[in-house]
Amino acid sequence: METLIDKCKKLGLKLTEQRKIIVKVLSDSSDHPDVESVHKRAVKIDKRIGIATVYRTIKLFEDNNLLEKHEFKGYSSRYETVRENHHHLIDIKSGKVKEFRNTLVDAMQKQVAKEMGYTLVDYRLELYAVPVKNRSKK
Amino acid sequence: METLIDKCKKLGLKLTEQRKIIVKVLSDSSDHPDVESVHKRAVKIDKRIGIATVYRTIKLFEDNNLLEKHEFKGYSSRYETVRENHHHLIDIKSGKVKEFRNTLVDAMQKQVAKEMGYTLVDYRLELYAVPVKNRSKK
DNA sequence: GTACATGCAAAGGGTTTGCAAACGG
DNA sequence: CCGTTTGCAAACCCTTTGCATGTAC
Repeated sequence: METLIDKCKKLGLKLTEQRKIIVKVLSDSSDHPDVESVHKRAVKIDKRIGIATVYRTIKLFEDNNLLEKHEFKGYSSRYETVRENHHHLIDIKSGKVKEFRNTLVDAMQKQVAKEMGYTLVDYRLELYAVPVKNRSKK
Repeated sequence: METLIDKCKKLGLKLTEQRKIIVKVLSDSSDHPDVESVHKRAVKIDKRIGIATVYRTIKLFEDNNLLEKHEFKGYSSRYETVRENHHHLIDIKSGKVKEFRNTLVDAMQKQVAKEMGYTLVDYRLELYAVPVKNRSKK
């Protein structure tokens, strides 16, 4: 499996100390962090990293399809490394994000667009939900 | 059918000149305008309307479930009067928004959330697409 | 009359940018 | 080396807010 670093090298991106650290933070994060979180985590490794650099690096990665941006309702932009297609369920109690796949819906949306005279380029499917109360627990 | 004005009255909202104008603009708009557009259209009717009032009125309506906010990728927030459930296809060439319904998908998402141990509160389904090239035209 | 709504301008959040200095290939 | 990247602070955009004034009920 190709790592983020590998992808950067393949693209010929200059690997500065800061970028290496940001790559590490992103690779180690599975919680769809926002820029501020990435910055905080990066600063723990090396405190000389400015937030502007984080913004610039994240945008660079996004433009090169290494990162995907999500703008969930009520949150600032959050990021994850590009992987297979999936959608998100946002736990509106905790802000945690769960992933799921639904290829049937994927196919349906392509069809819907087609029927409307469009070619689907991208689509967003996000569920906002609360945990079911667990009746078995006392 | 109940108009926006009717709903305002029912809620006991004070009907100022500005609000009446904003209601008129919203009722006359089917293009999911953003705040700036609403303001521009309102100012054409009465130039004394400040954008802060538009922001405040729109938020008031949103909080009272008269308006629905959409944050489409790449646009500032856009609004429409609350109606039956439907989803949006955004023409990324023109910025135009088309609506569609898909009750099957609605049901499926509720089920998906349930299987993940959640109760669905809300969901977002947005298609980003481009018009199909029309081969019949020369 | 009184509580609420308004316009203005200032402040706010999140993000971007200009610049001189630092650095990677 | 030389063009790119960085940190900093200022600028930016969209939105919210404090305040004195105006207005609906």
